[in-house]
Amino acid sequence: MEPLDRDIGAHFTGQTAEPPTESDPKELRDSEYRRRILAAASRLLEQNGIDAVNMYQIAQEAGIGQGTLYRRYEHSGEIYSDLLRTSLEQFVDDLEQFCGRTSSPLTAFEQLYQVIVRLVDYIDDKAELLSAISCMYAGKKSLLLQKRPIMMRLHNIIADLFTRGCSQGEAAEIDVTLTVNFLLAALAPEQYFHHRDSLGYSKERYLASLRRLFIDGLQKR
Amino acid sequence: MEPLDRDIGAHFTGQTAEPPTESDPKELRDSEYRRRILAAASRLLEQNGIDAVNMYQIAQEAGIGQGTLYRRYEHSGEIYSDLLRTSLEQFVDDLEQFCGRTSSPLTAFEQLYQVIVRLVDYIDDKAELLSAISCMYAGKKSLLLQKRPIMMRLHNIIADLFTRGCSQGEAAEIDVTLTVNFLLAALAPEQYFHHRDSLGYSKERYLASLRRLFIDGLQKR
DNA sequence: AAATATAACGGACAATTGTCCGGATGTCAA
DNA sequence: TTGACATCCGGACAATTGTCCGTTATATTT
Repeated sequence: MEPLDRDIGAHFTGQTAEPPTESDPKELRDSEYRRRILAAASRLLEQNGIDAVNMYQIAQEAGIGQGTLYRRYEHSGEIYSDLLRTSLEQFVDDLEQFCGRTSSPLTAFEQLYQVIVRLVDYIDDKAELLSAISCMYAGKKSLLLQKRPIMMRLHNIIADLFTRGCSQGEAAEIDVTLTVNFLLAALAPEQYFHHRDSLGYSKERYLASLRRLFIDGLQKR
Repeated sequence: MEPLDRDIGAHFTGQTAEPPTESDPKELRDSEYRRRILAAASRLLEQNGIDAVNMYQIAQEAGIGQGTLYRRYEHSGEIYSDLLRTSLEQFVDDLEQFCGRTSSPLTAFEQLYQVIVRLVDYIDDKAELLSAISCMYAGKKSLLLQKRPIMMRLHNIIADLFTRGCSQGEAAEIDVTLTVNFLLAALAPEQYFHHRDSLGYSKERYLASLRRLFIDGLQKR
């Protein structure tokens, strides 16, 4: 396995993402468990590669019981998710800031394209972990990826851009929610990797098709 | 669990889909195993519901060893797939015939829309089994759903329509493969069910958005 | 502080998945 | 017919997932 992004290991070994200001002993204990689990998962990830990590191992490595682990994370996809969390939240923060700037010189649709470019870059970058996450999540009807808060923030960012694009008369009469979800489906990591790795398509080619479909095709003619 | 489509139980209890003309004893034995496995899976499906079916049980019910079962089907998704196979092939046959008719009064894009309507109807109809199949396939990098022959036939049907649409001057300069895959991603069963069941969207609303994006948006303006 | 109630840890164990190999069965050549 | 060779079945077993409950730690009451 190729060396992991060093950042991933760094996210949790420091303090947790929860504000450590609260000295509630319960919060403290919870965050300590979280830290140990993520540290263990990250260690195993580096040592053995992503395919060789399982819940039993992680509990062992973290020095906790399996019950305790399962109570916090239903499956390894959630652990990987949490490993990426800081980086993902930073990414979405950046997107929100980028889109929130009032008086941007870009039209809503141009901003949307920039968002798509950044998304593809991000997916391309975090390939292995994202691929593992979507694999582990698939088939768990318990927790739909689309319902996770971070995905909803992303959804909202894109929905806003479509809405603004339409209201500004650049385009019209689209169902924003469905359109956003179709876009996100086209941006699903497995989808991107299939084209990149099996079909050998370049990032630019992927982007061009996305633009044709979701930007050009929806603008007022 | 709601009563299963009776057809599903019927597909395999008769002869196999392989031409039974060949009296090669090996083929005969293989088809006999296949028949027993599918019969067992279908029986368990009716009795216990789709969530309660596992490989061990199926082997038991079919009266064969687990090794024998795993040698033929890597996971239960493949078995469900095979249960649907006859119906799916019939469906794709119909589509091919529909699109192959020369001198259709419809434009390529109108035909494409009809194909989409039929696809959504089919997905809506076979909801439970399709959902189970895509769940079981997800996370198995071994066999990508998109590479299965039946999916490639579907891909080709749609790709032809896009190509014809473009060459007839109705639209232009699109990357057919990517566009087809984006369309298929938007038509993925989980995607459709999420909107139908979680968000309460109607089939018509779903279709309208697909039309806006993949038909109207791609036509020459 | 002791007693009681509440929460939650951890590991035993059940359930399921996935692998492997001894042996049964069939094939073919002499 | 027989023996060498190949195929592949079946189920034992290893690996992994997922659950449950006795025990222990923490909070609350008196």
